[in-house]
Amino acid sequence: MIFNVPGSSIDYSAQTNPEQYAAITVPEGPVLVIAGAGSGKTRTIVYRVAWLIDQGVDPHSILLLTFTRKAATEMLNRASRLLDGRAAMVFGGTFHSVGYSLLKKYSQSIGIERSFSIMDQRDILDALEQARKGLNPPVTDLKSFPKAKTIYEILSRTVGASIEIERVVSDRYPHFEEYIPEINKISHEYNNIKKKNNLLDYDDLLTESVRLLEESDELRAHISSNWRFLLVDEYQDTNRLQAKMVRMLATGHDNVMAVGDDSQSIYSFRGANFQNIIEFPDIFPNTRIIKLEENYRSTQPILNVTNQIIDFASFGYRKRLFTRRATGPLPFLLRPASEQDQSRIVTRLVLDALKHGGRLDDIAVLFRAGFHSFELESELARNSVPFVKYGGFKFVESQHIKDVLAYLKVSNNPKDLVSWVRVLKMLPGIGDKTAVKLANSIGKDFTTAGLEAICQKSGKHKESLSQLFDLYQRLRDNQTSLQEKLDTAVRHYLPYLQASFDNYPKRLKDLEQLASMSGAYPSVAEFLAEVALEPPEAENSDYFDTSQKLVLSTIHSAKGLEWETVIIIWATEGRIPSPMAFNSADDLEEERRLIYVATTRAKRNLVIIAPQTVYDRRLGTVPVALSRFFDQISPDSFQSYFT
DNA sequence: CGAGCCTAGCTTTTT
DNA sequence: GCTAGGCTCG
Repeated sequence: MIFNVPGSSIDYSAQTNPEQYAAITVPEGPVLVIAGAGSGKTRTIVYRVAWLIDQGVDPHSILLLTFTRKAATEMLNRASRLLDGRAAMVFGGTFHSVGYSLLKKYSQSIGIERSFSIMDQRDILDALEQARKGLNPPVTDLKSFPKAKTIYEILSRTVGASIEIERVVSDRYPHFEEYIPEINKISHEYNNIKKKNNLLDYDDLLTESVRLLEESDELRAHISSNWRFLLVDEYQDTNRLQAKMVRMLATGHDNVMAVGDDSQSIYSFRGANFQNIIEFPDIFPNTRIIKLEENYRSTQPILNVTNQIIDFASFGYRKRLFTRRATGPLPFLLRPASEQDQSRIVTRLVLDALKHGGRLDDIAVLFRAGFHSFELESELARNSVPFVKYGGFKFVESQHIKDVLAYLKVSNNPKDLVSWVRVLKMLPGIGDKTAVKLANSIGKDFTTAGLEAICQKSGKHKESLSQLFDLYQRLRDNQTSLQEKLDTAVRHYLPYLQASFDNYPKRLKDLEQLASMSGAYPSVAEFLAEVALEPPEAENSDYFDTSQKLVLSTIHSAKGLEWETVIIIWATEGRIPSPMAFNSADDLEEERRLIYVATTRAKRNLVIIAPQTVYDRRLGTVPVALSRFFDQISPDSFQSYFT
């Protein structure tokens, strides 16, 4: 099936190193590429795609699985530029989006209606809250009972790691052990709600598509013969289910190239298990293992620091990154007196760089958690430094966006009672109880007559209800475009928006932006799926210009990216490692890998800042220690310990 | 049963 | 800064 096409325009061996070249040109069979940070991992995947197509492989038979859709798009764009437009025909996306498209096509064969909707975070929590409140017998002390969010974490870990609720709770939430029976009940009820309402959550996209592949030999053979070459990026961050999905998709040909770095595994909270990368050769016999250890990104002084960080790791595969970029400034380790001083230092560094002809988008400020940058954000604003922020809260998660999307959701999947409740609660005089009651009667009969009957019955809400049903009918009209529908929904929502939020002009702007983004989608269903699977970030769309802006990012969101200058703030105990990681050695190791990911983003300048004090609203200003991960490093790897 | 007002408590990371 | 939850009144 592979033909040699003479006269390829690309000189693969000249543009890659011997290890990369070996990986790119494996004809068939399983390959595991252990790619150290900055070792040209993306380059290898891009050239691999081009090489396969160059060899005559049909681009439609290549599947590129990545961690975000953005990563897939970027790689395929690069491959297109390298080769030609054929590379754009490769299917690239996340495991979740592949699961979604498989289920859209074949879900009926496992008893799932095709019109299912995807629940996003908020829907999941709403449904869990519903199950939690509906416990029978009710829990007497809801205060000490786990919150919906905690229950979600437990359930998701259960699914992702394929273990029992009992084990997750006793391992990670021992303080909730007495509630295991109730948590099991809630899990059960939650599954019922999903089933009744024709809803799938994130985990279901994986479990159900794996089930689909498992249950029918015929379908599995059909699907795996369509995608004959799989490329999986960030393999260290896959969970058990995803590994299983890869195994199934490769049935019959084993043409899988998995690329990853166990030292950069940072998603275990989501069930990721870097054992996957270690066990890959067992699951795929005759795996070729190729290690990429030459680093093309950072200077030697930076690698001296990152190598020390990972040397202290208690397990994982030893690798020693080296570079030919021998010279460069020593990384800085600074200990300002306070958070305010930290913000001032960052601002000064940025403004200095600008003065010397640097570009703002060559600099990134990284931190452990979204809220760590709040103070810095206002300092930057005071000094008129433009910035974009990645990670932290998504604007689609904000209430007004969710409200408007709920209108679309009920019109797309009338069985979605979770969204019906949300929509009904916005009406005046309708709260939790009435909304649930009304939603249930809607669930019994979705026809126009059924809806009218509900209006007639509910005396005092008659008018607002009929307005709502009117909107619902209009949103179901196949003649109107998605954008018109969104406009209609926003217009309907406007009075409520004004009444509920002081800052409604700002929120209205968000809604307008949402409407403008919707233009690109052919249908409501696809738009909703997209928003749930790949939430656009408020300032990350084409709407805003991200060039010439300082980047603020959580370390998680910085994965795979690189900058000339990287500034890590809050490198202190209690921030990184986060206090949430203190009770488990494994969690602490993951914090170390986070530091490793953060520091390896830097090409030339690395600045680590650890304030000496932190303000605590109860205790006032208290001293904090330098993060243990930096404390272990020999001081002569840094310059100017104090400011 | 809903709405409005107050307070406490709190914040990891994301498909 | 923000919202989930409690409390009270209509």
